[in-house]
Amino acid sequence: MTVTIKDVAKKSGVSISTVSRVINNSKPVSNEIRQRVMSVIKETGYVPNPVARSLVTKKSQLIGVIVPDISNFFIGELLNGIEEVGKIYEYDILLCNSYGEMEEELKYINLLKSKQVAGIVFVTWKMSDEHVKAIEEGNLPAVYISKNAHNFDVYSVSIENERAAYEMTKYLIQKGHTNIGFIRSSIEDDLVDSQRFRGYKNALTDSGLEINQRIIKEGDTTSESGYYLMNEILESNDMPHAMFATNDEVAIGAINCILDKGYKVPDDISVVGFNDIKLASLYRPSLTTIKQPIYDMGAVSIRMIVKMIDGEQLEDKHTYLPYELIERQSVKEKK
Amino acid sequence: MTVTIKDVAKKSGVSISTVSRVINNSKPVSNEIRQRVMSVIKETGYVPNPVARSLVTKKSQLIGVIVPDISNFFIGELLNGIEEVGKIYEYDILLCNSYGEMEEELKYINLLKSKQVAGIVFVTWKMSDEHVKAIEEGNLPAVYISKNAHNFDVYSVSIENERAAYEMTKYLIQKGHTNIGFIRSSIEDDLVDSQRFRGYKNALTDSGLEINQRIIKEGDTTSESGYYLMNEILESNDMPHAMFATNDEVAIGAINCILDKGYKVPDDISVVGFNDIKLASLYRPSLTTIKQPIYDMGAVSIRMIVKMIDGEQLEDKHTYLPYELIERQSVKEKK
DNA sequence: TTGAAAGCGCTAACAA
DNA sequence: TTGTTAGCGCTTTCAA
Repeated sequence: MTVTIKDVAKKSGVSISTVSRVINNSKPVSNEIRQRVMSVIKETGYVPNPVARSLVTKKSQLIGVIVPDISNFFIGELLNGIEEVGKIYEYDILLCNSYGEMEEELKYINLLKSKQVAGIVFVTWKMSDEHVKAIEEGNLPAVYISKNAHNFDVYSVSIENERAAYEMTKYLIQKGHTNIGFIRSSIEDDLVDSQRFRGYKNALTDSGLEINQRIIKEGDTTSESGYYLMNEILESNDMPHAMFATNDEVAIGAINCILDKGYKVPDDISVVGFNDIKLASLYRPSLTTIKQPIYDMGAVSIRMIVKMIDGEQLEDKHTYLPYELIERQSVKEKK
Repeated sequence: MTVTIKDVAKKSGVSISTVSRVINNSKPVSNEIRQRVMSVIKETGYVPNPVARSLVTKKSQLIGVIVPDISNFFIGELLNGIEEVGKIYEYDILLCNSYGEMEEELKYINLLKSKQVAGIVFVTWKMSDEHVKAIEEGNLPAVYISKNAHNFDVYSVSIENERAAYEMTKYLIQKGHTNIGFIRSSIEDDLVDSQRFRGYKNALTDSGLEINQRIIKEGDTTSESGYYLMNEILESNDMPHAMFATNDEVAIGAINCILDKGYKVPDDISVVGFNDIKLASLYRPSLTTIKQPIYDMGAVSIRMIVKMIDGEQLEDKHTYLPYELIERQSVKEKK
């Protein structure tokens, strides 16, 4: 049989409340009794039942994490950070995979509330008012990780996507490229222009370059989509000097297409991505890209949650983490 | 305020036990009352509190999953299967990242027990008696996913690694290669020779080929390690016709090394991997490899757990799933 | 077929 | 500083 607080109390010759006090450090207990209880705990191997505990406190040591795709490398790395830092503060992760579908996401939000999780980390490709409303209703600490989180009045973690994309585009221009294309995601908000795309456009405009709509394409964020869209561009006979893809998978899909068409990267066309997933350095030519501090984003988000649970005040709602432009082999100076 | 069973009972004019009966379908309830209660439930939006429920039943709708590395693609895909099928049976996933460290793994096993999880899926690079003992003590349904799980008297899911490696080696031989090297993992049991390595050796022996120790290396299961070990081989001046790596990451590391040394794949050296991670098809040259049904492995494992929870009998302890040899560009016929 | 009541293991208010 | 006691929301005997 598992040992309960009662057993410990009996064996130590004290009341269960005293035992409760020593395990929670909640109220002063005389040193002598504390010692006694502690030794009984050690001896019996007693572990407080977290279920009973949550029933009365209405809080658990569980943090719910909703993600759109567990098998996505970006998400995996994020979970690493979340898990590791969570563990430091003794929180466990209740994982929910939403497939990026709004309905699933809302369902999980409610599920997590009923499970009495202490907080929620909500990761999504694209967030909306409905998400926010559902989560706010639970009155739970929550942190959002989403490309468009900064458009909402919520706690979030991200990098400055627009500035990073601006820098990357400037980098390409500096390398002598002028006809620079962009492959963007169709998930991104059409009204509120996506940040990365905006950074790209601004950099071109600021440099007095034309925005060439013929080499700007829009599609999924997969490598297949990158391949397909690049193919469209190559067949249109408007040869770009360089291509900027909204993420690394798309960039690699595009490179595969360029290679398959018999062109060379970076000799004929330079290509850059965004995110710096593992693949980016493994692939040949290795990919020049923007490195997001993915692990740190997970770590910071969970740290924020814990602070909120503990009632601490957070300075800023939106936390921006530093990014880095990683130069590799996929870009070449334009002669 | 959240609505409880009491509120529903009061509003329906019945006792809480009756409400409990209708939500659990546990005992006959007259149709009229059932209707009434149901409509109150709908109206109030009542959701049973799972925490209170587990406290009395000593069971939760939680399945604990311990994995060695969340950000590993193989694991991500596995989690996908686990999560999705778990959801069908209304189980949630409590995720634990052990970093493959025995101490962490044992700690998590105990944690999961105290959380009253209904079952455990234990994924590890290398399992041991200690793991089994710790889990068995909890008297919980458990399924193991590990390369060496078949050596233990436990429920497990895997593919026939040895046979797959044998086939792959035969395939290489059939392509005219005779001097075939192998890069194995040092994690794998030294006494009980690793299955993949054994399959490789048997295929060579059965074909009357020599096992050339100079082109057999051992190291981590990372691409860096693959690169490093391949470099050792190339510098030894014993040029292999083909290399078989214990997994795709290692294979790609090896290819990168070969390419960097100025050789060509597959023209100079053919390379094959194992697992068929996403990268395998994205990389150029795309990688010939063994495709494991990773998603299915997760799905099957959770299905087994659910059956065990429900007290159903399972036919076999070890479930073997079908694999497939995927031919791509990294292998060429030897002239 | 229904209801009353005990109890799951714990915390926290209240008394002493 | 310690103990008594009332729940937390639910399931499950036991009796009616």
